[in-house]
Amino acid sequence: MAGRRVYSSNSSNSDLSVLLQSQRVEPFDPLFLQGSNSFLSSGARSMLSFEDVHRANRSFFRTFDQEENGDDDDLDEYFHQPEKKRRLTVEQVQFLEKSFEVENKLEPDRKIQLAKDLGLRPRQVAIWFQNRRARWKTKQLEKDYDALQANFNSLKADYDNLLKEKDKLKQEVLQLTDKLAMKERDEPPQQPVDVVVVAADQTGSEVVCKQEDMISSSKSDTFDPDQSDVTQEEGDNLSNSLLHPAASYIFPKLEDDDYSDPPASSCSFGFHVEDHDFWSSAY
DNA sequence: TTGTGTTTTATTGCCTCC
DNA sequence: GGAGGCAATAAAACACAA
Repeated sequence: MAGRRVYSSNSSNSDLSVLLQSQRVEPFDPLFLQGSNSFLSSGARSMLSFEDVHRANRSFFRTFDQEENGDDDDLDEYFHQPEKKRRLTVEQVQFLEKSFEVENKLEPDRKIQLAKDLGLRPRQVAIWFQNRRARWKTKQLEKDYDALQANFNSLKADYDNLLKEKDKLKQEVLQLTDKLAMKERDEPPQQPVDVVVVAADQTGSEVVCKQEDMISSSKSDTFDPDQSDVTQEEGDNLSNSLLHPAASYIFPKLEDDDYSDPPASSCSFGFHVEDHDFWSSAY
């Protein structure tokens, strides 16, 4: 425990040494005891003029003059009754508040000066600043919390709006997809769309084929597996790829039966036309 | 007047800095 | 090791409704 911690509770005034340590003796008290009027003669110059305040309230000095700097009778009282906690006067608090606004930390010199100006013990001034800093911190935390709360609310509103927009766009995609499917069913294209698909075959070399090739080959009535260069696995892969609506868009004329067998085509390949991930995520 | 909640003053213990 | 800051807390003073 540091040497400063010699203050004891108010209720144990029966011991003189304790009393002297706890309430009467401060390192700076000699300065202070030179007179509480110091703030009238020389104090108050440092930051604020406290003279008018003092004139307006003659009871200002009671804290020290009458109760802490009293005569022997007053001192005797300390041995027989517990010291009461005194609130600072309005003027004292105002003065301290002004000082706090200027600088919320208290250097030793300023503490002494303030104590002299206000007729308080330096220790009281220090305690007041300490408590005042604590209150300021609490207020600041409340402000910060409110600011964060407002920020969060704003972000959440933005997020909710984006969700709504996303749902709306999803709906639009579904409607357009349905529309397209219906249109394709009712009005099959007269001219094959010139879709070029570029893909790699099993050997890794690029294969280029046009849709009309695929359609014509897929429409062939007979399929001779012997003449086909499509393996069973490749055929399965291709069949699977044709099951997807995307495939029906690329191969609009294919009927269900048509892809029961793999088409014999010069454009034989073993890849999936569509990207399953894309479609699954799109829906 | 009294019970209760809030504010203010003060203490204690711990920590950091020099 | 002393000085000072801070968090937690006690307790007095105060405000106010019932």
